[in-house]
Amino acid sequence: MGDRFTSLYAVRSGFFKSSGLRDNGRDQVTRFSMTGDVLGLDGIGQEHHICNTVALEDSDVCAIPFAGLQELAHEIPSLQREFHRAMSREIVRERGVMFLLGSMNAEERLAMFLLNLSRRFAASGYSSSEFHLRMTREEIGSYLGQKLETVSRIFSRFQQEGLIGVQQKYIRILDSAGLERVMARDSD
Amino acid sequence: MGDRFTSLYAVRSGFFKSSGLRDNGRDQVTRFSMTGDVLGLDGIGQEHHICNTVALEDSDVCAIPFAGLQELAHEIPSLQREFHRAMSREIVRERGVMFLLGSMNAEERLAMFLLNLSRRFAASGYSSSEFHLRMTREEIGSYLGQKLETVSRIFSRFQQEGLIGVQQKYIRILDSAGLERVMARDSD
DNA sequence: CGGTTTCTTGATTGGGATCAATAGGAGTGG
DNA sequence: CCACTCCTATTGATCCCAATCAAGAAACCG
Repeated sequence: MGDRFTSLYAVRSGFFKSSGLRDNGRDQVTRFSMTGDVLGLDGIGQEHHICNTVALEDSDVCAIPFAGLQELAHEIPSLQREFHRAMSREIVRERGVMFLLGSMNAEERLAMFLLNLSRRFAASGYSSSEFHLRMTREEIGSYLGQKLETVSRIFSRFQQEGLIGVQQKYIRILDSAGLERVMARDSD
Repeated sequence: MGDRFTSLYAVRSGFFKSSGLRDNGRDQVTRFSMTGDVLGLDGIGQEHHICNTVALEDSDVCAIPFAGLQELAHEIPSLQREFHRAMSREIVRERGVMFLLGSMNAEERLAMFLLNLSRRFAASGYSSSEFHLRMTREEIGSYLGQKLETVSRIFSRFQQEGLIGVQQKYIRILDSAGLERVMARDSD
């Protein structure tokens, strides 16, 4: 964070968390990234990065010097288009998080979080039904706008209800349809 | 929302709200836009718009056909750069809302909201210290992730504390430094 | 005007935060 | 291999902020 923006970073493998620090020292996890995600798009506007990103396991990234990308994109329209799509997708992704934080309760948030992780692991060729969480309960809570105790409690509740299996950081999705139901529960 | 993406829209004057509808009918205000803001960037990725935007007063927008913009930007590097900045700024803006929703209490949210509005009115050449809210309490609440009663209560509280003057939709900022203090209150 | 929407304010409730104590790993060094 | 420490997770008890329920009041509008 604060470093001059020069490159984008495409995740080739591994797992990352990004967090932003605010005025008075409060900071918040804004994203978990894995294979295929592009990091650093936020830096283009003010020429400086606005968040820190840390690898949570051994990882590989491909640094893409932005100036070079621009030149190349000027020659190759399909690359330009793909770059614009990536930015737009980032906007849409954050829109989803805004929705989560603005109008879902604790259970709904965690259900959405798990389903989202599951889907992304599947997209990267891993199992969608069991995986190892790379982040702590506190980091999950920070991302979801809740406290680590709440995260822990709801994991336990989901387990009691047979929706998931939890053993520390090892998670099994036992009833993804059930999680969908929790997430979409009509709370009006 | 759902319409095919063809154009961006630059706000020339007026005031807008954008809202997204979710699975089960819940919807949420995701943005208030005014002069200088660009609408529609979210549509690039999936070729369809993902939110509705409604004018809250007589307004003017300039529709910018995206295909044409791309051609022009290909010729004019500075335009291309400005376009990228606009997208990146949108990402950063949403990051700010995520932070607001994820780690601020009701008073802090409303203080931030008012200061943000004030700053943007000033940037558009209007008074930063008094303005007319175009949206209802319910819409403010939806944007800030709280209920309309809470918004109303906190307006009253701020007024009692001499931070602002409230008369329905007419707002006067009496002590912006005080609002800053409320917003940045060290709540750890 | 009467009807409707929006806003304010009070009383009560409830979900998640906070405080607190314990347990479980993981890593280190003996 | 065990003893020790540190970090992380779980679970219980209590508290508090904002949601909910409810009733008026104020503004807007045809």
